[in-house]
Amino acid sequence: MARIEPRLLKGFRDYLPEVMIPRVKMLRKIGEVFERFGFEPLDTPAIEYADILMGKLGPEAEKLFYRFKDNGDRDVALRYELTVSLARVVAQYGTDLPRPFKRYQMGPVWRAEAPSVERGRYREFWQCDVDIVGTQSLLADAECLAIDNAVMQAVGVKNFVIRFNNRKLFRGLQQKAGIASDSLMADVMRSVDKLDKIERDGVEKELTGLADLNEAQRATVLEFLDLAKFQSPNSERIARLAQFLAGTTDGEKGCAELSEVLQNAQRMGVPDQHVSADATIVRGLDYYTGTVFETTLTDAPHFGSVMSGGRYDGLVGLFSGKDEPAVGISVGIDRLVTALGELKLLKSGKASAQVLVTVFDESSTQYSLRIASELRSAGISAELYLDTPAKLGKQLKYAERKEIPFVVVAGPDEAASGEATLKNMLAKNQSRMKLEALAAAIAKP
RNA sequence: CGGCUAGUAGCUCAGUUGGUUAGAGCGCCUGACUGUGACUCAGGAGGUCGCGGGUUCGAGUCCCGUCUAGCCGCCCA
Repeated sequence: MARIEPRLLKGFRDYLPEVMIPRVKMLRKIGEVFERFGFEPLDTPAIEYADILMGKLGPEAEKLFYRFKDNGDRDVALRYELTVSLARVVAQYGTDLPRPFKRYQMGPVWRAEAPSVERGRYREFWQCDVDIVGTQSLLADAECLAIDNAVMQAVGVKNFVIRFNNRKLFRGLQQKAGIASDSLMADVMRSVDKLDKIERDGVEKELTGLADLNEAQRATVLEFLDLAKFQSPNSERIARLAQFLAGTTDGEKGCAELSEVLQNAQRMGVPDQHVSADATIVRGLDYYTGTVFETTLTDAPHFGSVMSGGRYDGLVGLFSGKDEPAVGISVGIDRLVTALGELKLLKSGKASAQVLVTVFDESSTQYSLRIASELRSAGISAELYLDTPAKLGKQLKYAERKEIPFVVVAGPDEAASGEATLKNMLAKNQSRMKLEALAAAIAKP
């Protein structure tokens, strides 16, 4: 019989238990933060009609779609992100949903791009989105910053910077520099976005390479760049940008919005040191219209943004015919888990059980079953050793390998006196106690 | 798609100018230990050397092809 070689598609992974345990803990913490801000859960299908998913993502993204014909010859695709499906839901259910509509959604998305394990980039990965649909209020944008900050705190990240910008600044810059062509402006923005990676000189070189960009225009863009990176408090930097873009309607509006979002976020308790107004932030997705966010871990910047999003006031209208303002932010859970693992900020875990109840021999097995059952009733996660007969040494090795902190040993001696021996695997000690005392001894290690 | 690097035990790797039966550490299993893991000692299992072809008396080693993985570029977050 021909053996089938076990293997995975490039960019896809198995999540083994020791990866899943910290991962589900993190998902739970993130979900708790979302609910604390009043968001309700939503889920949507992984596969949808291709035209819906690809609606406004732009031609670059289209190449990265997993797209195929289903058995009924329908043109379908795996979702690329979660926001487009939200826009579809809002349009489809209309007034059945309250406004503002606040929902969170956690699930896998797929992109057929070059994977990079080192940077936590895969072809299948999870996003955790929160979005607010139906309000133009910049309180909503600020709330995204507050949620970002709260999520970072909840997962134990101390050193991070949320950089945010407003797309309107680029429209202002376009007006100020007199760049007529939108596609040329897109090229300019692409270069600006690379600033962190290729430095100012690299950007300047790229701009020089743009044939349609004249010298005066290049100088204007570079001046903008220098103001954007000017080292000063956020409010001062915004003020300088506002001065620079004065006279352009979009530029003035963008700077005013930037400033309002910043102030709102401050009042919501987001510490200044975690927020940076950074006018070089572009973000790739085509549908963003206003505020955009990116979050980088100061100690692991090579992972890129672990939480990002922005305002997309035109997306819902694509499905409903009537524009509705919306803003949201999304955690890249896989990057975050990989990064935290690298920074040793993840508590590892290999077992769900707090205690392993060993089985001793035929005559005392009943007693072990009873112990396991009583521990579970007391709310303790208790695993019963299921392979019998087995030497005690083997069972202890099993507990050690799974890093189960406690082991209960109960043979005929203990059974006779209604007791059990509780071993603390880490402290390497053990003590004998009445069955009734067991749960309490495990609960407070 | 282009460039670079690498594929030898479950993992990390060694393997001389080509030369017997391909090794080490860790891990795993068994025993010393018929009520105790992490220490010690003894033993054991596990390899078509990525795959195919070529050169040679002889290839893990040299040559060609191919596949896979990783990195860089491109692209993207």
